[in-house]
Amino acid sequence: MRASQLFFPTLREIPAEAELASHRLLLRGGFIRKLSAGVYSYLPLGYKVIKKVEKIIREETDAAGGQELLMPALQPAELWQETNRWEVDTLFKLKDRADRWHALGMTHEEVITDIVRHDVRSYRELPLNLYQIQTKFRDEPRPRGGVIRGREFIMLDSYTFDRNDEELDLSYRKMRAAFARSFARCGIDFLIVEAESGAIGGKDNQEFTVITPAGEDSILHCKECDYAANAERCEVADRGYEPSNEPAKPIQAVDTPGAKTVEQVTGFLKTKPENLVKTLIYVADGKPIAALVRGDRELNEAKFSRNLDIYKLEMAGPELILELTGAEVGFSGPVGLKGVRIVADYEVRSMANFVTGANKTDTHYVNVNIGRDFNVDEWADIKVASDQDPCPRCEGVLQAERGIEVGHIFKLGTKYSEAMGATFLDEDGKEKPFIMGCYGLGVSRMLAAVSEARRDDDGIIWPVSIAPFEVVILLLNPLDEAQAAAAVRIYEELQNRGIDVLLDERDERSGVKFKDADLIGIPVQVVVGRLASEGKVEMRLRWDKQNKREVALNEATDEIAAAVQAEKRKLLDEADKYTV
RNA sequence: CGGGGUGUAGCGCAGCUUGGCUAGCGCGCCUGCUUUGGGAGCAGGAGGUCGAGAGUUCAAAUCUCUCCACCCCGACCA
Repeated sequence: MRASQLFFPTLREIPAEAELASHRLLLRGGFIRKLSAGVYSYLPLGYKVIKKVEKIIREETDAAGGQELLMPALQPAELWQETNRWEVDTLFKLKDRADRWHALGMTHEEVITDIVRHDVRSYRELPLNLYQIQTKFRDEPRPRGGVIRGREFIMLDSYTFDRNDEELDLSYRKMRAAFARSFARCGIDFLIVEAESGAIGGKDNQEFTVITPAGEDSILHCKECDYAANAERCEVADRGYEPSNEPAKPIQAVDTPGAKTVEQVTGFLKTKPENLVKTLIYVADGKPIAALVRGDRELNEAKFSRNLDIYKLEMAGPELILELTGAEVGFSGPVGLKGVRIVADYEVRSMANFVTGANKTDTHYVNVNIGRDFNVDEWADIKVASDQDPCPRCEGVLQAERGIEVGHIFKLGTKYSEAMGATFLDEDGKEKPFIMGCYGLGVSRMLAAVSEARRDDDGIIWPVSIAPFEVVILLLNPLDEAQAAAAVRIYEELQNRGIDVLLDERDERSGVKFKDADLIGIPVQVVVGRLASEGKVEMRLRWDKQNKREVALNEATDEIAAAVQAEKRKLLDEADKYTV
């Protein structure tokens, strides 16, 4: 491709709407343009990257036994009603001319299960892995970061159907390896973390997360044993939380007028949130329950429910809190609390002389102590994990990091097959529901994740595998005949070798060409300038621009091709670390 | 949905507090000449419903009200 013919509107100035570096660079480099909040066009450069990512994930998913198909984005409401997901609030809904409701597909468990329940009857047809790469629609409450979280985005979604849990486990491990290999080939470091399954449901699930401060997910990672989990899921060991040996001071009620939040109370009492115990009143399966966590911690409702076998958990309303505690919201505490089961986070055990609500409006207790002032019915892991918490798998300590979720894989089990009556006839002659798995990879989000992870002050640094071009030739002075001839010669030779090359022969000053090449992040740069008259060109790599090499024109094509191959090889070697 | 912020030329911004003459600046864009190793110089030029609507006023980008869009934080997140 010749740059003079290529539509790549680069911007000199930073668009005001973009906060994240990746978002700014994608806009400035002419990769994407916004249509409305969370809805983006992929311009030629951006779409080239997407197509290269798609090629990689197709190859890897095919290698894992996947077969590509394409399902409709427009789906009848009845299908979603079968699995009780019609009410999911991020589902885009619309009516047709006959007043019938439809959804725009946010994910395709329903459609794929519908196909399979009609057309797969026997265990002999299993295992089955069907996938597609398609545009998804989700009415996100808050789109953000450009293509990081859009309302319309491109995703690979794969679905596996197996006879039993062992077979599902194999399908799952194959897809996990396929995803890991895909991300490695796209040149990014990632962590595989334990996660919550959300509305997709199912049992085991893991996320692929690119660690970067700009990420929207909070991740806890143990450096000792490689345990990694999303904060929404992460467990905390009951270790190091010994009862305090600090002498107990006399409990005392103090007036805290109007102080309801932790900040207000601790500010008023001139103490710190670490010195307060929050008492959160819930209704668990119809019974009141109090959850105690340290003032600067958050309750993790998912863990709370799971670890206490709660099926339905709801926060208590103001009336119920008044009835149970005798006080307004904000003044609940464990001391003297009757008829409410008290569950405390492990961490609370090591606290002494702390602050709690006094179950009396505008009053708190100070110097509260466990055992003397109240008793805990049960200790449990119920807080949102945070930095420096004890690792649940080893003796290590968890570290907090931020990450962008680029893939999420689930063992669904029979959640959808049972709800939709999707069964097969097994070897033993019995009708059984399919054991399903599903695997999602955010294709358009990869633009953001890779450019966030691989960049410098000048622009993006694409890996050669998904760069919009593998090589850019900077023809500095197109009017100089020796330069022009040399550039065109290398351009044509590289094209003949199947290398994706951009020839920048625009009538622009050299500075413009250098800036643009850096901004759009082509990995191999070939500078054709004054040295052309001596039969030489200059070669350098985007991430190591100072390190230029002069190459004889006759050898240039070989050298450049070798550099491209070497970079590709590195990425494949990285991918080969992952196996089933 | 709660909190904060922003809407003025393709992009980045000033002007608004204290209403007033033809709405400015930089970049980009068009034409010509010169220039060509890190976002060129000179000269000329095009480009605006000041987010929308209503109101106050002799007069509104500027004051008031309503609405809309977008961004950030939170909630949420398949």
